[in-house]
Amino acid sequence: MSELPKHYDPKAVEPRLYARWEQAGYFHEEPDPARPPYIICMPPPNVTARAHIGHGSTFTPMDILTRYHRMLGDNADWLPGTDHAAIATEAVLVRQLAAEGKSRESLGREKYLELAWKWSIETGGTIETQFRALGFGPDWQRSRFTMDEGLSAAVRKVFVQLYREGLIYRGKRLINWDPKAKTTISDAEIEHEERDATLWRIRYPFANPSMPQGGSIPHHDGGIEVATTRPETMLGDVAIAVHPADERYKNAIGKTVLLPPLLEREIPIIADEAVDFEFGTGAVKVTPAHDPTDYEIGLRHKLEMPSVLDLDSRISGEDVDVGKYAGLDRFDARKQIIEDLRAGGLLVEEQPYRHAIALSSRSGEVIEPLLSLQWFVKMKPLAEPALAAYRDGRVRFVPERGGRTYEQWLENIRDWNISRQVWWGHQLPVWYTPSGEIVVAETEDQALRIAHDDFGATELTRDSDTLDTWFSSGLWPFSILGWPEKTPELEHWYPSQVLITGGEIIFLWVARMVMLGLKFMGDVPFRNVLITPLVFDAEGRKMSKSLGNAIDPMDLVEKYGADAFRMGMMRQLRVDSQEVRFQESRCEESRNFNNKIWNALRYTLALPEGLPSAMTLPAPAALTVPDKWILTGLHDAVTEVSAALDGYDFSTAAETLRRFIWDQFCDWYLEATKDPSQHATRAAILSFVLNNAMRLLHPLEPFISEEVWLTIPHDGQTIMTATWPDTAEIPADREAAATFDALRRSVERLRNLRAEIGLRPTDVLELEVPKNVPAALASLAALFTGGKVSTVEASGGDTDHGIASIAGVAPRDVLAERYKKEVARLRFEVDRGQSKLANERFVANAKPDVVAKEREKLEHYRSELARMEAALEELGVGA
RNA sequence: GGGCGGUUAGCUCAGUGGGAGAGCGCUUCCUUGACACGGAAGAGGUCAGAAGUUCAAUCCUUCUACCGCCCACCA
Repeated sequence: MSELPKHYDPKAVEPRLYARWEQAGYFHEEPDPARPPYIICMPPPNVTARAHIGHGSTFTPMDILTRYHRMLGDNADWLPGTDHAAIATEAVLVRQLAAEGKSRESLGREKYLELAWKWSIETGGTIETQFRALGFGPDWQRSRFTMDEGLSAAVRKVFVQLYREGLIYRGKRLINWDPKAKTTISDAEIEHEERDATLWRIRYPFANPSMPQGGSIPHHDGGIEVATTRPETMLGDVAIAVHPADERYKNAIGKTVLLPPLLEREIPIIADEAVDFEFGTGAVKVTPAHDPTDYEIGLRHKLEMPSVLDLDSRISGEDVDVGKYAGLDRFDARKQIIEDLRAGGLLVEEQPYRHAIALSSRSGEVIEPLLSLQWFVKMKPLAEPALAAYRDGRVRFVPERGGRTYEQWLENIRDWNISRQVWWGHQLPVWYTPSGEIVVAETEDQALRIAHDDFGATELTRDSDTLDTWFSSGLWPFSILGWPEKTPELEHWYPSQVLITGGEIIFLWVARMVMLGLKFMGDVPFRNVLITPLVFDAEGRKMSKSLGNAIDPMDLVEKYGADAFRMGMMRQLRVDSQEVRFQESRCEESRNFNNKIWNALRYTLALPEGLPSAMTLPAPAALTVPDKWILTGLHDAVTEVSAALDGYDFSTAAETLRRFIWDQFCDWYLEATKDPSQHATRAAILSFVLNNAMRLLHPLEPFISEEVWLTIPHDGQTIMTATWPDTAEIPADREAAATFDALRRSVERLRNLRAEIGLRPTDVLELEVPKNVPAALASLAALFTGGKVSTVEASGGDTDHGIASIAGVAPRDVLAERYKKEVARLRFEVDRGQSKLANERFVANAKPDVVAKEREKLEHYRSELARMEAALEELGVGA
């Protein structure tokens, strides 16, 4: 018999096949204008990252689509790479250095960058190794790194051009300071989280207590009260604002108050529409340098904007006198100020308060809004074309709601702060002359020339800041194709067909790629954006290390194999969903599925007649009813799987394959081939169907499909470059298929009956088969039910139930019980149908085919009922 | 505060304007010429609640409840 083991062993297959594929260069493509281009740009994982469950949900679809399109004959390539992940990498490095008692400053920039490069290269291999184990087959020869020379050149070129066009500028703006990562971050990198806090109500005494007249001011008691959650910033207050329409404060506008707790500064009361007079006291303290709303108010009223917090989050007296608080940490200062306010009788009230605070998505630290001189990209001019591209359908989101998120963000876009204070990254191509003029150039030589020509300067200092990581990843779709060089790759493959990513980076990445692609390539970087669901655990919780519920995909590969992990994941990945509650049992089930396939192969290989040497179908006249049935099923499976993949509906593709291979092919067809009536054609049909099924399966389960395909008759060296199954080459015979389906229903009924009447396995069921049923079908019915066949006169046309009926063996009372139940059910159905058809409004209004179907059903139930009643009669029992 | 999803079998989820489905789990039986990572049979659901539209609603509309996601400058 077969030498194949009883159980499929992915460990023995997967690494061997992957190595072969890679060595043979099957993942690599050259641009070929003769074939339709199809590329997918891999979202570059952080160079230091490890594979996580999210890669399973977003990267598997990329691999599937690339493999699918390659088989369709497209010039398909999946372009990989890694991202230098500036802040994340720097955080790790700085921590490591600190553990050794060092710092990046003590090392110096040059040595530090050497270290960063070394570390990136060392750890960078991990995720690529893991991707291989997952069966991902990108074109490794084309792998790029966001810090490599070509991509760095692209970054510099883009920066310089945007600067020259006035789209990049330097300015003092309110920015988001991450005190832990010690860098600014963009608005898109902020997360809001509800937290418990305290709301303090503080009285600001009037500078001249006799001034307010009219007594309409609430809580006045010699001053105006404001509510705040951040008393430490009050040292930087420059005004009190009220709503212009707020009657209570009408008389106070224009007056001044003394700024607590020092009471040495006089600040005005102003009117601004940003104030919500429903909240708190309706009066708000204005600290332009440390709050986004206040900053806007400050701009509108041309207020001073003194900073009172430095980059270490300590109170700073650089801009304004902060008295004894100078140098205190922000939270110590808060405590001290509250204490002093209380002592001075200026603290009116203190209450618990829950509100959303801004956190850094990089470090989790509370964001400190600060006024700082930074570099920005002017977004409006870039956003307009990106919006237009979405609105006229040049870029399409799947599911569509992702597009509304994109649109909403672009409509309300604000300038993008791109300078970072980390060292690991693309250093700004910006230099300053000794007298402070700005020189922007792609290289230092150019900068020097410009400095000399324009400013007569010979010495330059380079800006020490680096660019936001997302600046370089924003260029990814064209920089990896060689831009700014005019490469054949760029020419042929840009733009890509689809971008696949999670919804959390629509702003950070997707929108920016569209903007920059339109700007520098004149076309969108991708036609479709597929937003994949977030993966949660089975209880719906986010997977996280701290919760201990994170599933490592590599563990699942170890347990079930990469194919089973992919299949298990894809079965759950519904295209319209926004989350997946990941169930490991799906992987186990897929492992079982693979074993099923494996054993179908073992069965096929063990056929005594052997397999044909080439994959060919028998002559149409030779095909049996089961042959035609399984070929029809295969025909439909090809249609359905193709449609599902075209629509990014991976779960339907997976489900269709499972049903076809397991429920149809293994459970029915393969069983049928054990009957002598099927022997003549079975070897050819089994090989043919397996061959096609493996090709359909290959994008989802690359390994087992290849292993099986190579073992049976096939054309070519690898399934990877085999052609996608073609329905034109798979004959469908609906009539034969219907006959077999009728046989199946009959068999199921008989089996059910057998179980119900409690037949033992040794008991042989006697089947009565109408004479007009082909002998082959009669013997199949016997095979499937373990029965013995005798023929009777044809009962008249109802093939559905005329194929076989039970005889003799059942105890009379058991059979009667069973028949009675069935009669009752059928009567219910007949009544239901009759009353429905008796309803004139139904017959008049319902669609004709619905009515016709209803009539058919009624007819069917009536004849069934008659049969059952006759059967009961025969037993001598009345219904 | 705004926007968007979800609520169907014990669990995770498909699905359709006209006879409620899958996988897992559960029960019973079965080592029948591939597979016990298997085969056969079966139990289990007022399709969240209410109202409406319709000849007909699990499906369409409105409202309610609960869960979740995204956005947002009520200090």
